[in-house]
Amino acid sequence: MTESSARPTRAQQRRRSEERILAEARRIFAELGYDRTTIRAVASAAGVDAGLVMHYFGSKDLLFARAAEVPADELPGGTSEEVAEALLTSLGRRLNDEPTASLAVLRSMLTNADAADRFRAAGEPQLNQLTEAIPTSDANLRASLLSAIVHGVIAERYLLRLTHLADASPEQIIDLLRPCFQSLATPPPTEPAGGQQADDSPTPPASVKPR
Amino acid sequence: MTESSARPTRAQQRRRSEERILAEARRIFAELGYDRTTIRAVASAAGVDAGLVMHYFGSKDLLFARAAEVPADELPGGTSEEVAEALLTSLGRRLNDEPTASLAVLRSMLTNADAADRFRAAGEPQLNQLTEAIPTSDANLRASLLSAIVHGVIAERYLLRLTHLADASPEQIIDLLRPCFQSLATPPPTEPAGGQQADDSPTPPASVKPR
DNA sequence: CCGTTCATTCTACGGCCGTTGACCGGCGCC
DNA sequence: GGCGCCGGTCAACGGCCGTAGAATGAACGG
Repeated sequence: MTESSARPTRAQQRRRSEERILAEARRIFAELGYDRTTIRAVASAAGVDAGLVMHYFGSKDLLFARAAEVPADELPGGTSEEVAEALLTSLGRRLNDEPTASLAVLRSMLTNADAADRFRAAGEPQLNQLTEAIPTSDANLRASLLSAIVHGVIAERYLLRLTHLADASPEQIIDLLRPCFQSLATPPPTEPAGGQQADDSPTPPASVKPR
Repeated sequence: MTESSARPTRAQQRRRSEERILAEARRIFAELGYDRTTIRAVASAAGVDAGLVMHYFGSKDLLFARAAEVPADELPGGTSEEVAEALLTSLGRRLNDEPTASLAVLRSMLTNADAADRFRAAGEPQLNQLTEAIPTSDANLRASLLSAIVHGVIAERYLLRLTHLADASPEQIIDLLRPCFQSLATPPPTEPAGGQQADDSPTPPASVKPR
């Protein structure tokens, strides 16, 4: 017990190496994406040999799977307004502490099928809870749009680092998005509910007259 | 009879081959992204040898540059409401006819620096015009959020093919996003924030030169 | 009709990558 | 204290990729 710092046991040593490899893998996958990340690079960043990475994780795909494990954070249920606010809060959290594992998934999802599946799976519970909370018949489209907004913002802030998005404070972003989220999560304010289908009114809202 | 169909001139032949290569390159780049697209695959899809692709385009990077050339479609100026509506219309167009070249850029932007630059450059004029039309001091953050929403929706619809987004009609998506766009493009409705546009007449001539 | 150009193909090189299997040396159990 | 397990390294293989350059044969200009 007290010797832990003096002489690490073999199991400890192994766990440490695995953790170091995983941490570097997450970092590099998030930075370069799946394809451009090489096992050799991960190994060298972790200070070990590439063979060891193979030995511990089996393959590059499995390494990615382990590195990209991300706990799907669930949304509490409630009214559509509450769920929209919860989604905003969740976004705020992700804008504050930048979870590397989910960035690795995001960075890789466009070029790696496994990452794409992982991305879908990670977003699914949120999507379902959003859908359930939204009282219109097009609830899943609305929920999908909310999800798309969240991911678009995160991607452009952290992966593409568009300056105005990267510089802004999370609070500022959230405050600006709140009306968006409310308008998507709740049916038009004039009318509380009802089987409003996708509107079939033939009149296009061609000219929006600003009062 | 006419020699046009019987025997194509050498220049014609070359132009045809180049076009075929470019078309296949766009398609495959859009489908697989930069890294996973190989010159050999493009060549074989176009029915030519890989060396020919090199000969005509110089390198994989240059081929990508040519395949990813996308005309930046400009937004007309106007009030913030009008510009928001124009952005919606532009989104609708992109949701309708799925321009392969810009999908190639989108698919590759997270793993290829050149594609990322190209993406930034393609979005910049829109971003500027949005920013100019929005009368608040956080205009460029608002404009960036609008841009992020557009790209998030396109990416999840065409690249990740999330079912609810892929199945929805462009009109449906646009109608749901309209309130979002308006709330981002215009300052909070309760307070005009230092007098919005002292002159009630919008910039009289639809000036072709914004500056 | 001949020499040249040029579209196109073929072959090959060098490099990087994922993955493998042999090998080594110290920890840990009996 | 000896021996086996195991963390860890090393060298190598096969494959794919971008790219270069020579070779070929048909179109073209004079």
